Amino acid sequence: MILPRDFYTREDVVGIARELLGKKLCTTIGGETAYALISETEAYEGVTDKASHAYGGRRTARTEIMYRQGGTAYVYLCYGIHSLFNIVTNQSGIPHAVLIRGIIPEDNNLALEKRSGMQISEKAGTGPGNVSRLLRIHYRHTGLDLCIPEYQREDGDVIWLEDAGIVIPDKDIIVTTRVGIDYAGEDALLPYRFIWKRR
DNA sequence: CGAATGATATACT
DNA sequence: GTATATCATTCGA
Repeated sequence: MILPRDFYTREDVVGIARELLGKKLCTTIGGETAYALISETEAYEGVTDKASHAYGGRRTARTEIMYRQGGTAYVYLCYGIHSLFNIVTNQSGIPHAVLIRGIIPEDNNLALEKRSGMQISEKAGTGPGNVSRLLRIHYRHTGLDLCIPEYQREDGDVIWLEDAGIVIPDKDIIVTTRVGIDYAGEDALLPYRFIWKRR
């Protein structure tokens, strides 16, 4: 039930961001496995998107990851404190990505939630910084391949996504503008943010 | 509301 | 090589 490569390599980042809602995000970090359902995403449309790190085709040591093929993890540090987890999409050479902004922890993961120092509540997975904190994702995990959930690193850490078989009707999804990107000018107005509104 | 916080990009010497 | 402005944020008043 692991999401196949061709789920990520399609051209429509915004569509992928929409479909990512309700999928299961799993990590095994430091020998401990955690997972949660994705409840909020944002699409970043690479070269044509001022909010993207790769706007205008910029290539640096950090953004190089975004030019890889879809299904690659792009994790980077923001505001000196938070690791933000993104999923690279499209073919290699096209720097599209989807930012995971929110997750819903499942009941059998409450222990892990507790261990990561979070309050146990529905809101525990809200906010991109908290997503990484809950699942113990660190910016050193950038570049991991999400389609090959086998050991790719010496420390044995892995990240992958599974299809949980959840279908979310359009009426349960809120589409809105992205946040925290005022500097992106008119691109800040694009409806690239998807929120799974639970009951 | 405002401070904390550090890697990164960019512009210098 | 070093300096400094910047940031896809969070938490606690």
